[in-house]
This record gives sequence, C-alpha cells and structure tokens, in this order.
Amino acid sequence: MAKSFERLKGELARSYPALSPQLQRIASYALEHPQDMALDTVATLARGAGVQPSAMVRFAQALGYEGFSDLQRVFRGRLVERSNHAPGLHNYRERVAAFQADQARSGPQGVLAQFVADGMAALERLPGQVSAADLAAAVRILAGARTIYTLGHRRSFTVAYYLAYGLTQLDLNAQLLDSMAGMLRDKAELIGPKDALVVMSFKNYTQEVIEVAQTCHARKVPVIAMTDNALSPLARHARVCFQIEEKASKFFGQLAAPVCFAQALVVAVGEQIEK
Amino acid sequence: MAKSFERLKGELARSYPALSPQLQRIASYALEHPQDMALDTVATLARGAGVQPSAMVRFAQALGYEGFSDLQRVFRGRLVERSNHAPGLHNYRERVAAFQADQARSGPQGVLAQFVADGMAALERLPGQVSAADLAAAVRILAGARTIYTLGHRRSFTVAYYLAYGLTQLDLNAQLLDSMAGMLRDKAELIGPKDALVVMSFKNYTQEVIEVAQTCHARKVPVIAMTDNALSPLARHARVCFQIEEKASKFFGQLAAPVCFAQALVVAVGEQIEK
DNA sequence: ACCTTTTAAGAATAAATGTTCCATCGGCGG
DNA sequence: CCGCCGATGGAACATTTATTCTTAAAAGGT
Repeated sequence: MAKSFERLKGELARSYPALSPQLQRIASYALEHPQDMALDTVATLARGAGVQPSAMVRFAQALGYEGFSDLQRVFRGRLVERSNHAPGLHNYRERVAAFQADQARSGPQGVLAQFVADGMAALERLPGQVSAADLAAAVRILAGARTIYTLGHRRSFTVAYYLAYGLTQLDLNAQLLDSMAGMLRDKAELIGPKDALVVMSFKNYTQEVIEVAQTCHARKVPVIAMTDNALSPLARHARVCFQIEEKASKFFGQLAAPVCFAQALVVAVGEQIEK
Repeated sequence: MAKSFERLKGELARSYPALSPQLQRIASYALEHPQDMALDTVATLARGAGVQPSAMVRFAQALGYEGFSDLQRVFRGRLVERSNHAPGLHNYRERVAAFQADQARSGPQGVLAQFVADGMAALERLPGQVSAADLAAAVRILAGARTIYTLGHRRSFTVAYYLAYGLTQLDLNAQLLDSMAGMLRDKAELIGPKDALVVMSFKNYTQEVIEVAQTCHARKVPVIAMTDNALSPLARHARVCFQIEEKASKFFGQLAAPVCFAQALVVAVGEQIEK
C-alpha cells in the first residue's frame, strides 16, 4: 500500500515497450503529472494527455487495474503519503514501523511501543506546525514581560508547571497560576498589560481556564495560547496561538510534543534575554 | 492560493462560535481529517462526521464557498502544496541539504528544531532502555497498590504530577507528594508496604527526594524509581528502577522521553486492572 | 491488394456525485 | 398555547463521471 506507487512505476517501466503508442503516451503523461493523476477527472486528464477518456480506462485495465478509479487510488495514496512526510526533517516512519513490528503488540511493552511511535510522529510534525513569526512573537513577549503567568489544568498542568519552572530557572519572574483555594480568578485579575499569560488547554477544554484567558485578553494582557486546534475556544482569546496537534492513534492526548515545545520555548527565551 | 488553507483555518476559527452545532461538528471534523476532506466524497465525509451530505454543502456555503467542490479545492490545494514541500524521496541529497539548513537555522526556530531532534532520539532509545520484566513488575505493583504516591521535584515534578493525574483518571487512589509547608517527610511516613511510591529524580538529584525513597524502601514500601543513570542514588533505594537517558546534545535534560514513558505506564496499568 | 488483427475514436450508458428542495423538528417569543 | 424561525434530515434532481460499446481506421502479414 505504501509502496504501491513505486511498484506501479516498476510495473510500468517493464511493460512500457509492449504498450500501444497511445498507452505509452498516457504512461509518460501519468508519470510526469502524478498530482493531476491523483486529483483530476478522466476527461480532464485525457484532454491533458491528448487522448480520449476511454483510452485512460484502457490504460488502467492494461495495467491490471479494474478501472481508472482503481488506478487513481494509487496516485492518491502517494499524495497523502508524501504529505504526511512533509514537515519532517527525517523520515522516521519506516523505522517506527519496523520497530513496532519487532515489539510485542500487546501488554505493557506494546503500550510503550505505541506511545513512543505516537510521540515520535507528533514530534516530527511539530516544527511544521509552529510558524516562525508566532514563535518569534511569543519569545519577544515573554522576554519583555514583567511577570509571566502560566496556566493549565488537568493534563495541561504538566506543561504549565514546566514552563513556570523553566522560566524561573532563567531568573525570570514566572508564576504558576493554580486554582488552589479557589483563588484562580482573583489571582488572574492582578495580571496587567505589562505581564504575560501563557495558557494551555487541550480538549476537553477546561472552562475555567478559558474564562481566564478571555478576561485577560480583553484586558490587553498579552496572552500566548497552546492548544490543539484552530477551533479551540482558546484560539480566540490569545494574541499568539500555537496549535499543536496531539492526536494519538489509539490513546488519549500525547504530551510529548507540548512538553518538547515548552522546553524549546524556554530555551529560546533564554537566548533572547542574553542579548 | 498557497496560503488559502491557512486562511480557511483562520476564517473558521473566527466564525466558529456563530455556527450551528452541526456545522461546528463538521468544522472540527474537517480540521481533524484534512486529508479525507481532500479526497473523499461528500457522502463518505458526511458519514464520517455523522451528518447528512446536505449539511456538508451548507457548511461550505456558510463559509462563503459556492458549494462543497469549491471548498474541497482548498483541501486539495493544501495536499499538493505539502506534497511538493516533501523532501524528494528518491533524492537523498536534497533531504540532507534541507536537514542541514534547518540545523543551521538559528534563533527560536533553530532551538525548536534541536529540541525536536533530541526528543526524537530520546524516544527512539526509550523502548530499549526499559526491560520487559521491570515494566511488568512496575505495572503489577501499581495495579495492586492501596494508594500510589508519586514524588519528584523541580524538573521531575512535571512527570510526578502527570503520573498522579493519569492514575487518578483510572480511578486509582493516587497522591502527589509535594513539599508544601515542609510536610513532605511527615507525609512520607504514612506510606506503608501495601502502598506504592513512584519517585523520580534526574541529576542534579534532589537530596530530599532521595531520602524519602531511602526511608520508604527501608520500610518495605514498594518503590519504583525513574532516573537517568544506574549510578543514581535513587537506584539503590528502589525495588524497580527505570533508567531513562535524558541526555541532550546541547541543552539541559529532555523531558519528552520521561513524560512519554509515564503516559505509557499509566495506560499499561489501566489495561492491567481491567482484567 | 486483400484480409486479419490490433488500435483509436466517439457516442451511448449507467453509476455516482454534488446540489437543491421541502417537510419536519425544536426552541423561543408573543 | 400558538405561530415563527432557524436548523436538520432525507429524498429528489440534475449534473458530472467513469465505463462500455460500436464503428472506423490503421497496421501487418500473406
């Protein structure tokens, strides 16, 4: 399935000389315009290749496919395959697949293997998900803030805590906003425009956290949000919003990517204030 | 044209609250399955999102597109865009060049790239660092414990918190040991042999944490340790000890691997108690 | 040059897809 | 309680799309 486009290419190269002139023409067109082959209709492609639609169908059938649609599936598969690899620097997918096969599928080991695979996939996508402009803006805000407040509940508290910890290590004035003794809203009211608020929430979103982001944003506090989705209620209440996909294949939200991002953010701020 | 998917995302985020519940549902489905949106038919997508085909068309029109096909073009555009950016699968040199360019990139983006690379390397090593026997033993201890206490300071608090959180989600009785009000030692004395203590510390090791592990271990409390090194002072005071290398090439300790491990541990325990 | 076999074209067809329309449901205000 | 309005479901519709079929053309062999 993954390599079925490669297989098609090989198949094509082998049987090419035996094809009729018109089918050869289609063959080269297909290999030269794989994207069109994936998305366009028979009629469009036929026009592009200078043949009749029926010829496209015959072409597919000559290669052993049931029809054109069947053949097109191969090209579409290639497209999503490449798209999945897009932002990554390395191509870890094969390695992950290979190593998953080695691992026991079930039991604690299998769970660990699954989490590692998901985590690596999430990390691979991470750099493509944060824009340079957003990152720079966030660093600037944090480096210049009087006090940095971090806020996150439940799962996200993990990240919120780390951010506060890491920023404190840089001798920045960072405060972890907790809801201890029900004082969250009162504490949040003390945040001003010269401070900064880093707030994170993944679904299911915590209402309380969102409200704090909302009121602070309305009060012109620079709010930096980390969430999972452009539709997150957090996105609307932030000056800078990072969307970090945490979708896991099987289990609930991965934290590897958010944690890694938080660490990078801390270090980036550290480099900024050194200048 | 190139950024039209990004524009769509922004547009969507802005108008999301004004949409009807069903259209919101479609919106999240669309952003979570952009590939399907690009390739599948309305009927298939509608089934996937749990709505009627007509709703898909209404969705497209609500966003200002003429119809579904018009909207789908945006998703298709994104797909070919990303595919074009993909490192040539056959051209290895391109890939290396791209990778080096990213490495060389300085500033916040470079920091992020470095962390991602380190994190992936750490995750890759992770499964080889935990033995099946240790993992099974830890799962058994946790699944059978009366109360699970987790303890970690400074950086490790991140992981300790998550463990307590995750185990609590399983309806287990998990307590995060904090040193609030200087009560850590007093709280630790309440831990008994039927409980379990998960303690983690990476260097520089926190003396206080190690002492707690030591006294608990001496009192026959099952202690599970996460640390970085076989020589760690924690290793001597634990019944089960996981050594998770957190060495980073350039910056201080990576947390991606420990966090990922903690998540896997939680899920593994969850699977165990289901039986 | 004639017949046979292969090849292409173009219309015809049947399936599928996107779109529209209308009836129904549910909430809200009068 | 009634009527209004937007939202939803579902079927009907028209269009598009892949595929097939028939016919014409070309090529190749004797």
